[in-house]
Parts: sequence; structure tokens; C-alpha cells
Amino acid sequence: MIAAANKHSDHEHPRPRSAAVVADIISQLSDLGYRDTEPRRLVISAVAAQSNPFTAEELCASLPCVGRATVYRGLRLLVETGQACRVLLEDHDLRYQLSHQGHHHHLLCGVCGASADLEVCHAEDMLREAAAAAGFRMSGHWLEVFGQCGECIED
Amino acid sequence: MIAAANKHSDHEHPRPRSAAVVADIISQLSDLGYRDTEPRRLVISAVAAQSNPFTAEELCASLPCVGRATVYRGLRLLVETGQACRVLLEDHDLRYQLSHQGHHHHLLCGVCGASADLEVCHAEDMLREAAAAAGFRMSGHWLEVFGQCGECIED
DNA sequence: ATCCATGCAAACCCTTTGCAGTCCA
DNA sequence: TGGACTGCAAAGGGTTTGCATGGAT
Repeated sequence: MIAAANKHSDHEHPRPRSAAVVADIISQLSDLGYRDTEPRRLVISAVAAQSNPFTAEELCASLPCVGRATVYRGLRLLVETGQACRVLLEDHDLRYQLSHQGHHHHLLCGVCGASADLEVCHAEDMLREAAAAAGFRMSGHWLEVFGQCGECIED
Repeated sequence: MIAAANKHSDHEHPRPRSAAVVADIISQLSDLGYRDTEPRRLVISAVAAQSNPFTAEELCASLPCVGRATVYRGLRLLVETGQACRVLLEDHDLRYQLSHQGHHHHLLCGVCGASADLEVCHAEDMLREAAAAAGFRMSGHWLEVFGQCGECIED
């Protein structure tokens, strides 16, 4: 019923080489007809280099040579093509991170900002049933879980 | 495990008299030390008159005689005191509505905009367990369910 | 040679804030 | 009467857009 989650923070598992991730994304975008440009690559590299959910503004700051609009456009492109996902913090702060799988939810640490994927296998079925009980046909949902990660609990 | 929901749309159940709702809220705010003013009353009345989740802007438009800042301040006060809650639509459109109970979630119709309370009794426990499995201590969560309400499915 | 992508700046939207005047309690 | 509340307008932040230039295919 409940599955563990794999932590994304770089404390434990080094992620796949960033360059490979970037190349893969560029390739997928190319298949969709999007061009391979220098600024785009820089944006994607910067996204891939982040370990925790980040804001568009932070990304802009880390990419002084790329126009703000390009960063936002790149981010939107990644979200639209499913390469990245939006993460909404408790205070409605909107952040982004690479998608590590299809549809999933996030565990967000309010202390260090780390995120982990939350896998609640039957959550969707349960929500669908509850919606049906109210006469609704569920088409989607948004779920974020806030708290403290293991490391921050210890400290 | 799964409970039905009570629809808030005014199509079926007429809500308790708006005036009574307003008086009750004013009274509760008064207990908290907030003053009973004309603009505040107008804002609360307008909120109570809404059947579906509404935006702050819509509320402003329906209250041409009340300053925009006052509307926003009133809305914030209602949320902070638990009288109203925020509802986040799929496109990140932020809306508000009266709270009909303590902590709960919403079923939101993307067609007509109606909302209903979603009651998934064990959802919180399940999320807490899933979080614990990942080493997280859950302190809160955000959940919205999108879809179509019964009436819009028929049409 | 296309026409997509970029950069800049301005525009935009939504919300909050500063401040002087107003009005409950 | 004092402090909370209001209204206006201006500031704020976060994101998008218009447009001319530049670059990938």
C-alpha cells in the first residue's frame, strides 16, 4: 500500500552524470522539433545541476549570461514536455525540479529544502473513488506533502 | 474509508441564510478583537454570497464601493482566522471560499467551477506513513482534486 | 533561406504597503 | 480618545510579451 521513496538530495545517491541527463533532454526536445541552442543547453544544465527544488529566480541568478525571458521560456518548455515539474511550497512559493518519473508527488523538507518522491500507490484510486462518491469524475489532482526530512529531524 | 461529500454549489441545497453566516463570522471576529466595520461586513457578505470558489479580483469587482486593499485585507483575515480557505486550481489560479469545516480538501469542477468537500478519512494517516517510510516527519499537506461535477458530466 | 530562439525592456497581473484620514470600542 | 480600519495610490515580485536581431536546420 505504501512504498518507500527515493531521496533526491545529493547527500546519498549521486545522480546520473549531469551531462548525460542534459544530452538526453536535448535529444528528446529535438525529437519534438525544438532546436538545440546554447542558451537552452545552459538552462537545462543548470536545472540538472540542482539537487533541491529551485525557483525561476534562482536559476536566473545562476545563469547571468542567459536572458531572464529565456530562462522562463526554457523552464516552461521543460514542464510542458514533462522533463521538469512544478513544486508548490506551503507558502505558495513556486519551484521547479527535474521529473524523475511520470506522475508522482513530493515530500518537501521545510528546513533544508530537500525533496523526495512520495509513492502512495493507491492514493489515486482512493481519490478517484472518493470523487465518484460525490458524483465527480476525477481528471487530475495536486498533492504536496510538507515536513522535515530525516537529516533535519536529527539536527 | 471513503466518505461522500456535500456539494457546495447552490444548485441543490440552499445554504444557511447568508445573513446568519455573516453575523456569525462578525461575531467570531469580534471575539478575537477585530472591529465590526461597514466595509468588513460588505466583504464578508460578498464572500458568503458566493457559491463557487472565487478570485480576489472577482470579489473586488462585486464590491465597487470597497477599496481593493480592504478586500484583500478582509480576505486574508478570513483565511487566517479559518473562516475561509484558499483553493488552488489546476492552472495555479488562486481562489477563495468559505470554510465549511476544519481541515478538508476540495473537488473542483473545471467546467462550471463548482466545488465540493472531499472527505478521505484515512488520507492523512496514509500520507504520514508514506512520509515516515521515506524518513520524513509530515507536518502538513496540500491536496486538490480536479475533474467534472455530476451536472457537467451529464451535459 | 527559413523561421525558431534570444535578449532586452516594457508590460502585466496580482498582492502588499505607506500614509493620511476615519471611525469603532 | 486611541488604536484599528480604510482608501488611495504607489510599490513590489514574479512572470510574460513585443519586437528586432541572431542562429539552427
